[in-house]
Amino acid sequence: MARRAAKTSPSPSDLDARKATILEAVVAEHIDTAQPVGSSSVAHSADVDVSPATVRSEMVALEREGYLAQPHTSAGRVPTDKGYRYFVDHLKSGVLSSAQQYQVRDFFANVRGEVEDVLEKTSTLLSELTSYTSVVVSAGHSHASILSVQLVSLEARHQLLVTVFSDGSVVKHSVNTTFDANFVDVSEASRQLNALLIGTTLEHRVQVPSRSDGVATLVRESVSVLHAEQPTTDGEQVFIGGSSKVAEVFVGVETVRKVLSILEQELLVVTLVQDILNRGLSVAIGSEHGYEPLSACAVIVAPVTIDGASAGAVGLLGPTRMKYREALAAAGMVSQHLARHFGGEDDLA
Amino acid sequence: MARRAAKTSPSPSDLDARKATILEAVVAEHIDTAQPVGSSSVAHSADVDVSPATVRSEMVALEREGYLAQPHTSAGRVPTDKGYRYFVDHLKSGVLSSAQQYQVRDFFANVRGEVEDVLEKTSTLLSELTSYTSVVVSAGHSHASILSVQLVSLEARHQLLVTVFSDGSVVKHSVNTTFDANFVDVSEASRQLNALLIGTTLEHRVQVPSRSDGVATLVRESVSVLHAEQPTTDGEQVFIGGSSKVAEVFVGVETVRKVLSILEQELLVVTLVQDILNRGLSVAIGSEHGYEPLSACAVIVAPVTIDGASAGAVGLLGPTRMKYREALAAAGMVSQHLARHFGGEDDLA
DNA sequence: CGTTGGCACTCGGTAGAATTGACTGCTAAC
DNA sequence: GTTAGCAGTCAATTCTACCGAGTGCCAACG
Repeated sequence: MARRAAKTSPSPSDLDARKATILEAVVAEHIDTAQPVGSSSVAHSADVDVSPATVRSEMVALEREGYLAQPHTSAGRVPTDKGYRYFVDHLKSGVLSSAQQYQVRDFFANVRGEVEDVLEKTSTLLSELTSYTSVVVSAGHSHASILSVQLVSLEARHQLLVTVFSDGSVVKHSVNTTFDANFVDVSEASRQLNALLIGTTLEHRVQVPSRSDGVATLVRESVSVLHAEQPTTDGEQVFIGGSSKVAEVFVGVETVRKVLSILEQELLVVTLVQDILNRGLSVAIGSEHGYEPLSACAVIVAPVTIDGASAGAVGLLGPTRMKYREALAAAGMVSQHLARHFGGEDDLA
Repeated sequence: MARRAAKTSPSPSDLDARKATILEAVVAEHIDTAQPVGSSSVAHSADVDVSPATVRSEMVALEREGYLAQPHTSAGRVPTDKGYRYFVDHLKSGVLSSAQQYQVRDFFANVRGEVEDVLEKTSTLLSELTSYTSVVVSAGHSHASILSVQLVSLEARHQLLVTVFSDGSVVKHSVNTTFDANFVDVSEASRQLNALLIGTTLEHRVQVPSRSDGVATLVRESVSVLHAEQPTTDGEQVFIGGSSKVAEVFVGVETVRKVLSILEQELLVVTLVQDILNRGLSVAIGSEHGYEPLSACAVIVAPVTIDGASAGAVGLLGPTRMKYREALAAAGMVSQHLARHFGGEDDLA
């Protein structure tokens, strides 16, 4: 009995060779044509050498097991999310065309400017490579240490706190006071803040002066405003490239609108990408990522790792019938080049 | 003869009262229904009390003069860009619903955070108010003076130049050297840069040391990298809100794609907005702004003026058949609140 | 017993014809 | 100059018939 069970369904999510081949043929063709695929075109495809009738009977099995679906009785089959999942799990990794490889290498050889500019442009590159919408997320600076803080006076009661982190990011915060601060106090507060904060990260709590004079108040206010940043965002930045591809790639205004409106919410996008990474996935298909408005989408992510630490991620967002092999290859190559660009080679730029 | 000419066409772009009423009725109804409007519905509309037949003969005149067009022989009339132009030029300015007014006031009473955050949120607000895509452009800092510059060492050959401007903006620039810079040199360079640049604007040219030692080189490099910013952009920032509205408001994937791909190019958007402002317009309809991909769009802009100086602009982008009165009112109200928010009341926040 | 060819059936998509109805332009009368 | 009436136009809609891709089932075959 155990054997029989093992035979009919060898393992919950493993298929016998012929079913696998057929499933892969269906998925591949549907990705190509966007049409439901019928038994005969599968039977005539390269790796399959059985008759359409046999393919049909396998297809009803695949449908029963949830890999395929039929839009209507007399139509071909369409992959379900589960079908796509099987497909990408058994995908042998591909490689970009040499023209595309050249484009990436050329880009990273010539790109210059501040980190943000580079990431922005990278996002555009990735989108142009794949013709899907791309997302580049840079890691927050919660683990970066503070290199410098400076308090600059804009108006008597309005100071600007400028903080430089070891990862090269710079953030500013407004510090408002209820009293007029004079120039000397601001400089002194700036000096004390430096002494207090340099070398710490945002996670360190520091001892602030409890006196009630102007300088101490400025210092207290500054530290609190700086440390208040934590909860909302970690300082991640998101760069979205090729949002117009959404209109090319999805059919139906409503889908386009839904996807665009998700992309507008940057916090959501960051969360989505990190969610997928945390689950150890590189692709989330349809309902897998749990965002209903994105149920028509697949999301590909590739972490960017510098010196063993996570420095961010790049992602691609396309229809579930996206060209996984090419897209995975593009995301992978770009993430590696990004890592190299901001890793050792940085001083070559 | 002169009199006769004056009678048939009183003035190149002025219409007699009845034609004007009819044109306005056509535009208003078409904005409402998105359908070609026929003579009878115009004749039955409030301000018109002539028969459909009369309306028809006026309509052929309006069509001959370029205010209306006919999609096909047996259809109603649709306004041309020129027709819309007449409509907005003769629009008595409207006012927002009290619910919307409340929403704006409430927003500005409660919003807090850095300038960028406020502008970003303002952009979302404006888009939600109107259900069109909104654009908020903040002026560049070419006229702002430098309050502070600081050189921070990231690596031996990689310094970060952080500049604070009197308008509260902070920019960073990488400064790379071909030699290892030590801490003392960097501090000294920082000190000299402060002495050199504080109080100047980016338009000032300053005298840099010509010596070839480390400090002088750092100073020269820093100044050059800072002044190099000018040509590309002026430091303007663009915040685009509600890009998903594009999919709601335009029909046809191709139009949606074109508009989105324009919105992706921020530089283009800034130029567009400034172009319109420079021409003294507040609305650019269809072909008026000269961007072919936006020929289906109308763009509304309202300058934000603080203490008599231009501090940026807010804009709305919708279809040519947009609700001009409401949109103009919204843009106007938001721009005024923005000016007030960052003007005198700033220290109340 | 798995595989295959054959066959009847289903059902979405398309093409054409007929119909509808919302317009117009024109004209003749007011 | 304005209006009612009328004939004409043309997109949109509906209906019908039909086609064909594709299925499920079954009987025959190795």
